[in-house]
Amino acid sequence: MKPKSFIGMRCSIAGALELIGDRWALLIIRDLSLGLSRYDDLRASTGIPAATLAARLKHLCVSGIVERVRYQERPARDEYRLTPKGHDLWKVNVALREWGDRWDASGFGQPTTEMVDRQNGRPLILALVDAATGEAVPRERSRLRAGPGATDTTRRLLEADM
Amino acid sequence: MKPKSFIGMRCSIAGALELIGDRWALLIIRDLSLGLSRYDDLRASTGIPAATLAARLKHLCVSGIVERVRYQERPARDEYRLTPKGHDLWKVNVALREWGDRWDASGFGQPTTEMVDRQNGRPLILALVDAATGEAVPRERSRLRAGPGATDTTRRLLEADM
DNA sequence: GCATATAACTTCAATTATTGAAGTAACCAG
DNA sequence: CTGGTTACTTCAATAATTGAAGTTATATGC
Repeated sequence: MKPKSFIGMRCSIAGALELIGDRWALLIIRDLSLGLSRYDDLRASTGIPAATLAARLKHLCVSGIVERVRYQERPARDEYRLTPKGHDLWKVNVALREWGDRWDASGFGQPTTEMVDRQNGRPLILALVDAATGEAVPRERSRLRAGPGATDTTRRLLEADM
Repeated sequence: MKPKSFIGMRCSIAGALELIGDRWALLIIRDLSLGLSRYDDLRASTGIPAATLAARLKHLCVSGIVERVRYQERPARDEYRLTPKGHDLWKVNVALREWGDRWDASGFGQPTTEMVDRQNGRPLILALVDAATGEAVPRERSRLRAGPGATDTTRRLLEADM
């Protein structure tokens, strides 16, 4: 039967996962943000089957994460680029990479990439900061609070761990 | 045919996605980190079909993200908890939530939750910081650099955007 | 004693999705 | 006119997901 949709769940994580699509999608997005843009390059880099790649790219276009750009006429050829919405997913990939490196998810033992400061080469990681001031806040000092669109169920769950 | 495995790709993102499993897994992890732990609660909260939930939980246990804990004998009943490895995925979910809220992925218009500082109630977001000092660094000042385990292909790609 | 309830699943057949292999379309180069 | 490039599509086989219903072991109410 048809895979269930998350839509209607009133959850931004569920919505995000729905827009992204599946496990291949974040790899496609990873490659696009690394500078790849052509169908065949994406295929070679990810190893994704041709039919699946075509389907994923279509989905990502509909979701507004990727756009198709004609880069030559005769013969007509299109490439794929991240939209601003797609670029904005970078934190998801950084978080996945950090976690994957920390727990050796690739099984290879050594990280293949690392994020560093352009100016001094020092390693960078994701952390919670005050949205206004940019000051770092340790995770223990953070709390998830019900927002304007919270359901009663969500509200009850969040109150439990105040 | 059998869905392709990412293993062997030498990429921590691919590895992480493989360990996590699929789109349901992050919702399960979201609920576990919110305090749910019982099979039926997870089912009710996510709407995931029973058979699929059982399969996902098994996979997450094998991946070391979730553990099964007996909480009563007679009748024997187990609940599910995040391991430290599982808890450590929090940044992925925070990043997904931020993105989902920013682009209204749920289609609801209003965020259901928000991360705030316990001490002053101010909103928190994920940002890049110096791993050693905790000082925030703007994204434009960051660079992805080849790590010790990088393949030649990766190295070439990264050099292109120096 | 017996029906009902609870919790955590399992089983099943039907339906979709994914896959690898092969093929297509539109051109260009020699 | 043969071969190469790029971006796919088509196909049949296989695998995964689904909703509905059933299972197991026990407790609870009457």
